[in-house]
Amino acid sequence: MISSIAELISDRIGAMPAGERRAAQTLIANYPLTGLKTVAEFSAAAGVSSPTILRFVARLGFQNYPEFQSALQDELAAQLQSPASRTLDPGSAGGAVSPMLEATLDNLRETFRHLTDKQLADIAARLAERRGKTFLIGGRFTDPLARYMAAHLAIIQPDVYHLAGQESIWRDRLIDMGKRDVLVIFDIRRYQESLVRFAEKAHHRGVQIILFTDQWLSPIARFARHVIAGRTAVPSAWDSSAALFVVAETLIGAVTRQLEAAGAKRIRDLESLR
Amino acid sequence: MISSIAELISDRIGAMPAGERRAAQTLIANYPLTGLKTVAEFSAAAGVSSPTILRFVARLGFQNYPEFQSALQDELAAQLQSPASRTLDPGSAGGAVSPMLEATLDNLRETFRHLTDKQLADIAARLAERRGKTFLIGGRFTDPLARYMAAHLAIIQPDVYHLAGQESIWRDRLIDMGKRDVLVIFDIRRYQESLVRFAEKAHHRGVQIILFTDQWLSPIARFARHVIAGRTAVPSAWDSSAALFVVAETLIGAVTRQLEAAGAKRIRDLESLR
DNA sequence: GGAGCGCTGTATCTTATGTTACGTATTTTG
DNA sequence: CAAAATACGTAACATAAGATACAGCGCTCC
Repeated sequence: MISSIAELISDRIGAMPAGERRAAQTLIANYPLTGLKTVAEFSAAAGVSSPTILRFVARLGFQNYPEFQSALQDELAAQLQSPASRTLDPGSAGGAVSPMLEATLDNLRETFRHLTDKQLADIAARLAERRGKTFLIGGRFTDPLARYMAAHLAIIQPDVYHLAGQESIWRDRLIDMGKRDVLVIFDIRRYQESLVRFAEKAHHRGVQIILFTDQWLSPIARFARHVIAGRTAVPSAWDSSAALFVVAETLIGAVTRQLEAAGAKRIRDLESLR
Repeated sequence: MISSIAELISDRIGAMPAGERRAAQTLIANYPLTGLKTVAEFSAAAGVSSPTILRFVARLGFQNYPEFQSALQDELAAQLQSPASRTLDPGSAGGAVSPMLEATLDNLRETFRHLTDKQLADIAARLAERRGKTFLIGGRFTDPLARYMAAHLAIIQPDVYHLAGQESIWRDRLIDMGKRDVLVIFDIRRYQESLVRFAEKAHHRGVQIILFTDQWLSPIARFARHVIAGRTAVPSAWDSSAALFVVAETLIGAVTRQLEAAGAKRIRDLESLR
């Protein structure tokens, strides 16, 4: 059963030629607004010609463009009158998608429920405090999170380093680390031996460790000054790092806000370097 | 302060002549839909003549009817993009953390609302289909997402490559790419020139492109076979990639499920290699 | 490698939409 | 109550929108 035009589109998008598919994608991307504009505007947004838009509309089964617009408007009217229908009702979700999404949403809520504002504020303050250097490292699947965070932090402050490559390489960086420095580690099951050893050594050198881990806590928690425990369970063969990712983004935002004055200047300087 | 056109109307409706007031009431009655229709339809709905509608619109301060409609559309766009304004649940309204979390949750819901099971299934099937090679690449902040996805896919199937390092390095890899191959690109604002060029060249070689982008669609959408548009707006100086991250995880899960038989064997083999 | 088909864009045309001018009705004011 | 001013609708106009015809191009399949 096809109830909305959006469904109709995603149902037929596979059987469309390239140009019309672009039209479809542009429309879906911010549905249904693009469809309410004129053909010319629609075509410009999609980067195709106006006839292609009309052919696209015709392929969906509409006689002409105005009829298509009316249908969109009717749909919108129905939506606006019953805002409840907007939120995904779990009942109708038959597909394989929503279990994953639902689980992730739950994970996020649960993760943040166990995190207080104060904890996050403390960690953000520690990261914003420019006394020493900041190092980031992650495990097999979580290293991208470390990279992501490093990419952002490196823009708003100096001395941010992502530890990458072979173990021997970053192990040697230990020599640069001291009491004033911060080490951010991402480590979820199955916890990596090499990371635990690295954390221990860093800890002995007085480095403050901020640990992102799962709810079962990596052994590194022993040495960590701050521990963030995210929920990772999802109906999949893999664990989900989404909760940790969002915590990371939240921290990036908080640190940016704290460094606003200094950070803004730095960002301007960086821009002018391009 | 007047933020919406509806407020503007109710502010001035007292000072309007009878006919225009009828127009105003009709518009408010099922706002903003009537305003998006043609002048003729609007006037019919209100039971007045078309010039009255135009005078009404002029009295609100708009130069002409299209300008008025654009304003309504912009307003609608803002509403549709941040359902937060409507879905305010009074329970959790707490600290400084939750704005970020709430926005992210909304982004996730919105992103998946525009994604159908079928689309994801198609993409997953394409990724699971072992005819050619799979390449992944991302932009400045999104490259970690490409890495994350590559790290998982590489475990369950062969010929998965993350394109990293300097532009010249991955540009040269083009020579290995052909019709049977898939290129997964992550690109959100501000869209990277180098990635667009790369995508274009890959496209001309017949490579099928799967694009992860934001709702404004990277120019790469022109060349992409599949486009995933995620919401990125959060109350922060940065855009959020969390929605794209979750979509990536969902796809990883789906591909894994499809390759279950072959994948499981491969995973066992890998384990035994350690 | 060549022939056929299908898709896409340019240019042209037609339609209908928004706009304006003007005459009539209605209300307001002296 | 009369006269002026304002409001409203009818009808003609100009403009911009959607629709169509056609030619070029790329792609696929022999």
